Amino acid sequence: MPQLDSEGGGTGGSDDLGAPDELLAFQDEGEEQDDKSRDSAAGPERDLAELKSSLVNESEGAAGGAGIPGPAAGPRGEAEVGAEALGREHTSQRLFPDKLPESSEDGLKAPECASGMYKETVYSAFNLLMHYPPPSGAGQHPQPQPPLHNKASQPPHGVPQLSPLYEHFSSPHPTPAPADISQKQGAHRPLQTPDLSGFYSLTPGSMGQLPHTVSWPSPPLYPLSPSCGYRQHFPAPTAAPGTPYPRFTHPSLMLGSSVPGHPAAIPHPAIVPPSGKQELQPYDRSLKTQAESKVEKEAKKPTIKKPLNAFMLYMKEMRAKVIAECTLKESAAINQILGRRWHALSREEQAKYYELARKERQLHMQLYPGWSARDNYGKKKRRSREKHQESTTGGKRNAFGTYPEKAAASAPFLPMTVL
DNA sequence: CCGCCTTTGAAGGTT
DNA sequence: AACCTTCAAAGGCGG
Repeated sequence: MPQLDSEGGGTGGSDDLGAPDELLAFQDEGEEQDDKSRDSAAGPERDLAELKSSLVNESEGAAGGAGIPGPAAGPRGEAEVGAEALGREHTSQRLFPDKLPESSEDGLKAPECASGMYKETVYSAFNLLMHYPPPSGAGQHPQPQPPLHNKASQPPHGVPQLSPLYEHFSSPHPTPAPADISQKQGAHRPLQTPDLSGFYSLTPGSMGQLPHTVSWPSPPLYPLSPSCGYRQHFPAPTAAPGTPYPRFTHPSLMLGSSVPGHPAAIPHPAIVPPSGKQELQPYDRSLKTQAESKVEKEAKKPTIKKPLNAFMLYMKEMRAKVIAECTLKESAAINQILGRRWHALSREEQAKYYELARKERQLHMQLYPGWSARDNYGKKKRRSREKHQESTTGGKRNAFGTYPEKAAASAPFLPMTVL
């Protein structure tokens, strides 16, 4: 079982929150490296203009059948294609979606966009983690067990820098220490993971809807934006690398939303109203029948969102950078880039996000003990099952989490014999 | 205005 | 156990 080095935060033991799937990504390391070396070899010559161009072509030339075709789409090496044809496609797809359709790959490859962007922040994310106070039951919290990568050959990374991730957490206002919070909350469910990310988005309309029964400390008065989570408005820290970060507190611990009459109450960002719209005034509701009210009430229950997984945390942190560097706006394209970069991360780099995600889940569990992912099933309208099954014949993600059929559909340049 | 796209991971459900 | 489905974020886009 792959384990993080001791740097993993000093936690050990079994991790009931651990994600077995996390191991997947690291497993075929050899192939990954192989792919990566090929990838990087082909990368440098592509510039941002190409990427943009390819993206433009994507929208313009969707009729062409290529997912994200572009001028950069070049012929694949026969060896590479052959290897995939020999049965590596699953692994390649799972680990390297970029190895899929050339069209989509090249359209988004843009290594120059990806060049060394992520590394700095990952380290800061890790530093951030290391700054977490150790859980009271340290022995019960195992080291993160992210997938293993043999990234020994990876180039050394630069000096850790402060990252947006840090900005997410840092606060110019001192907040109660987690211990204090735990005390205020009541002893029945002490929070053991106080300083977590809280990458959840904050919806303006969600103010004051926290269904917690615990009482929260008075929240600091952070600047709020209707469109952005307050974390994004924190000034960037100025501490030099290596300098202990100021203590920050998980937003969920600064909520105060359950404190009646607290004007500045900030709910846990994972909680959003069902539609993000204002609730009806009480007198409005009184006009409705009881049955209607009941249904409505049910529907109006604030939605507790799923905790973000490692990749989501990574995306949330890196999205802005990708947008800035690539001047892209379409999330679909950005996500493809981020997916590629995610696979390009070293084991250690990914481990930091896995650890963050683990803590997120842990905190989420503590905040919403009865919550289940099932609770949100159906709340988000999904594409029709029909359509889904259409793509299923090829449309479903395979065991490796990819959509082989889509890949094939968007790879017009691949000879049928290869497909 | 709503759903799709696109990514990976987690979790719950089904076979 | 293996596989399948849904949701989490995000913002442009199309119907």
